[in-house]
Amino acid sequence: MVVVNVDEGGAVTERNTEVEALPVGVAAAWGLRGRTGRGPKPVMSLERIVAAAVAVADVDGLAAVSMSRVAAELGAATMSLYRHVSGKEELLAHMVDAVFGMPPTVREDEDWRAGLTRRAWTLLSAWRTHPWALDVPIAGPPAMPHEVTWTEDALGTFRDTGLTDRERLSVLMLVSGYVRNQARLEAQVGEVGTNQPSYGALLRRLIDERAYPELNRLVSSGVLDDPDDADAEFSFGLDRVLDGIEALLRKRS
Amino acid sequence: MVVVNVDEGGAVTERNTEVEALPVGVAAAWGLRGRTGRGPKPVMSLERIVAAAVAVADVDGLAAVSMSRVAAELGAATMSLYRHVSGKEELLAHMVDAVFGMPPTVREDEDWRAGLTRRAWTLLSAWRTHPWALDVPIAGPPAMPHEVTWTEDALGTFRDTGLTDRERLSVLMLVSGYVRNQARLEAQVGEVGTNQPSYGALLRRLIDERAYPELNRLVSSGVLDDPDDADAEFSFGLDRVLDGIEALLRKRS
DNA sequence: GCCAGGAAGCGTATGACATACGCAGAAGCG
DNA sequence: CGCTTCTGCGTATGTCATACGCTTCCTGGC
Repeated sequence: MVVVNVDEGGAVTERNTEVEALPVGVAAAWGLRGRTGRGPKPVMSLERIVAAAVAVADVDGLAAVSMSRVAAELGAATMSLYRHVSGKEELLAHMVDAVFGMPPTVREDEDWRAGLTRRAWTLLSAWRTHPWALDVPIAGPPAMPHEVTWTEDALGTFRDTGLTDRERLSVLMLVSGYVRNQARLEAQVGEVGTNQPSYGALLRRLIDERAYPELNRLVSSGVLDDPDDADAEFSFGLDRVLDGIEALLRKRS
Repeated sequence: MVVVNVDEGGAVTERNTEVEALPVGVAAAWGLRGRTGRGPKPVMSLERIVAAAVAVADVDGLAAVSMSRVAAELGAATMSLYRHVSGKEELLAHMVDAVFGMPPTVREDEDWRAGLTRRAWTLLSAWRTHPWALDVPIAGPPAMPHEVTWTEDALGTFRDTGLTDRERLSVLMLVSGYVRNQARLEAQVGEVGTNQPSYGALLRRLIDERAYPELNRLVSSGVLDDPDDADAEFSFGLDRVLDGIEALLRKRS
């Protein structure tokens, strides 16, 4: 969490100001901070910096995203980035919001379940494409523009369901959290060792039948060995979540 | 993901070996790597290092956990840590497993729903006590001893439910993922700016009524202003998840 | 039109960090 | 007892984020 201001040197820095306190990157993302018009025309821009950083992360992972690496990708000097972004933390916040982009268009012919399902799949696709986003440290509540727009649109799918405002938001958080968690599990399993064909093979080396009878059975059944159909897994869990929401809606009508 | 081995100098290093490939920290955690008995009696130990690191993280957050900081807390030299841990990534893996510890004891008088509920609350408590654990980068599939034991015990709660092995695991991942996500949301909201009394106040500054009617209504209702009863929030979502699972069980019986 | 002020790019420098390498001494084994 | 193994740690290196300040470009205001 930083306070956003521009100092005497012109670089974007962090300072304690009564009126400007926002989570890192939020002011810039909402256009509350821009250039005055004076000075040389920038060759650089926040958008270009973010795009370069996302490209690095997509190829080499989050750990490869250093200010100097991003600058090198842009053919610029490291310190020039600081004219457009206050620091690495802000850059990361922009990167995450960038990869999720705008939500899918709202369709009036869909009921809440179909709407949420479609959104969940779109979200999952973004996580899968950019798994490094899972490792970006917590910076604050959802406040970046795309994030907020996803929430706004999704709240709309519950317009006529009888849920309270708080419940609608809670239900949304449940679904999007489920998507994130599935993406995380996929990323974890994707990190299985080079000499382990599967998660099952890994566990087989660690557990014994006496101490871990349930897992032993699971592992012996081969369930963890076959390359899971990640889509089916996702669907299964999503249906559980949506069934639970449906049970609530039934109570409300 | 590292390969675990001990090099000529005696420090724990990473090397490409056919037979020892395990996710970082797993071999050590399962006692597959220990000392031979030769050499001076160690003053240091993996357990002490991990405990010191957890203490630092609990007070100052994950970013404060540097090898030199942990060593300082132990009154030792930074490089001495490397005799017991291959690197920072391994240290982080041990830290996370340490804070979750052993799962609550299994109770035979509980049905699956009660059992899962109790476990969920215990898990949430650990996340709340150690929110830094949320920011530890993905290292591999769940393979650390405590983690595996939590899974084993929880699988037992579904023993006589008619679910397939794969379904049982999926359902477990759903619940534990829900807990993690709630902890994450709490941590995010806890990062609200110093000049924002609430998440609602933050959003109020960013959105306008025309573009964000749903959120505007939510914010105007004051729902996001009052200090949420986090426990009630958690309960609400957990019940949705468990209701969804219950719907599945009904189909299976 | 002029000029002061603001802004962009970036060179230089600093401190923090993770960890490689190797020395000295402690301890076990044959 | 000699040799091997292991522990603690000093020294060193490269990477990283970012503070500070210089030069040049450009605009807004008079």
